[in-house]
Amino acid sequence: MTTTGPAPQRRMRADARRNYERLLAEAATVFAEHGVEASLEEITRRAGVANGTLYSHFPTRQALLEALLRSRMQTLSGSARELLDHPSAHEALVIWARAVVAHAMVYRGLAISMMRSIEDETSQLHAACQAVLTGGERLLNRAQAAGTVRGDATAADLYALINAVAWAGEQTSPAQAERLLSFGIQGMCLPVASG
Amino acid sequence: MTTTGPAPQRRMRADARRNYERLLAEAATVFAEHGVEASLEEITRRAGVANGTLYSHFPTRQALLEALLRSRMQTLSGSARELLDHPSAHEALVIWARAVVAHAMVYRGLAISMMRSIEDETSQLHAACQAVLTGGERLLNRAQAAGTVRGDATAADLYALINAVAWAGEQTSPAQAERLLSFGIQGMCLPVASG
DNA sequence: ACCTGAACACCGTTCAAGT
DNA sequence: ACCTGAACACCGTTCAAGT
Repeated sequence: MTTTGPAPQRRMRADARRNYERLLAEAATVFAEHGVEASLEEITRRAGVANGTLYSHFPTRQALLEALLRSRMQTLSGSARELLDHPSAHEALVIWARAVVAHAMVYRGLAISMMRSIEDETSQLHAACQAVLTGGERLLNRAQAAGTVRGDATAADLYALINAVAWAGEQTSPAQAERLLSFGIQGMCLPVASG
Repeated sequence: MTTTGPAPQRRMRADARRNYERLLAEAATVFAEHGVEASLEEITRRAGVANGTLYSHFPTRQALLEALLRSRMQTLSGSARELLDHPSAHEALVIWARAVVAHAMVYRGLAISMMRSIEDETSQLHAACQAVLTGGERLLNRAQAAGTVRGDATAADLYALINAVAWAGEQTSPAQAERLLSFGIQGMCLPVASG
């Protein structure tokens, strides 16, 4: 059992804390502009620090990304729990899936990070992604119990679907993502007994 | 109407032709190992030519990729036409979609190239991707006419679905790709009238 | 007509030296 | 305890000089 890793450290030296915050703020801007594969050097330039300073605070690109996404990903896994109380199991699943798709479209290249990090246990994003996957699993199981979703659909399917849809939307348009998501979820559903 | 671009030029000098072929062969190996974003320098190293030689034959990475994929993508659009004669419109669509997914999984990063090239008219891959999309459109329309696929599904939906599925499969497994494809296509279908 | 390889620009990453 | 910036490695791309 490992802890969740580098949170904004309590008790940093004042200059260190300032650099940490500036790097994070500029990273958000630069990732938003150029995607998660953007130049780290540009981030340090905009933050006005030497390149080594970035590495001392964030040893890898994933660590930086994790710090940027932590809060939002916690919200996603939290809202999965809350949505278990939603009157409609099916609607809850759709609402939540849409939110995760929107999350994975915040930065270009994020969907692929989400996908790699769920497979790679050494990734700094792994725990957060795992929490998202587990949140989806609960909503999926509830919809299966309610009889709307096919019993053979798995949490891995849902996670892959969500990220694939976000990836496609990133290449085309949010509207295309929404269409693919609705097709995908529809395909995971049991046929309705008509008549 | 533009022609389809740089085919292996007739009447090249013997040494030029040899370099062209070697570059193509090594590119296939290196892309297979490291994906379509692999180092071009490594390709020239393995081919035993200077870096400038690569650029003289293939001015861009896309041009190299186009030369590598041309034949296979022609086969895909050709087989779409042939499958119009398949007894089952629905089966034909599924068979073809599976083939395109397999194609887009040949090199890591190929699905994203397929997706970008359909949007970018200046891409050397654009024409080939357009032909694939059109092939899919015909199969889709036939399945719609046969009443198995929803009327509001578009060729763009199908193209995005196929590439998103290939992308997900590339990150996880071919089996995952197959599962997502079947969910996606199922979701594009009309509900069966039961009873 | 084609090839070579140096040159330039840009980047990720490490680390010895500073404060 | 943290920061700096030089150093190294690697790569994409261009182009003058060769054959």
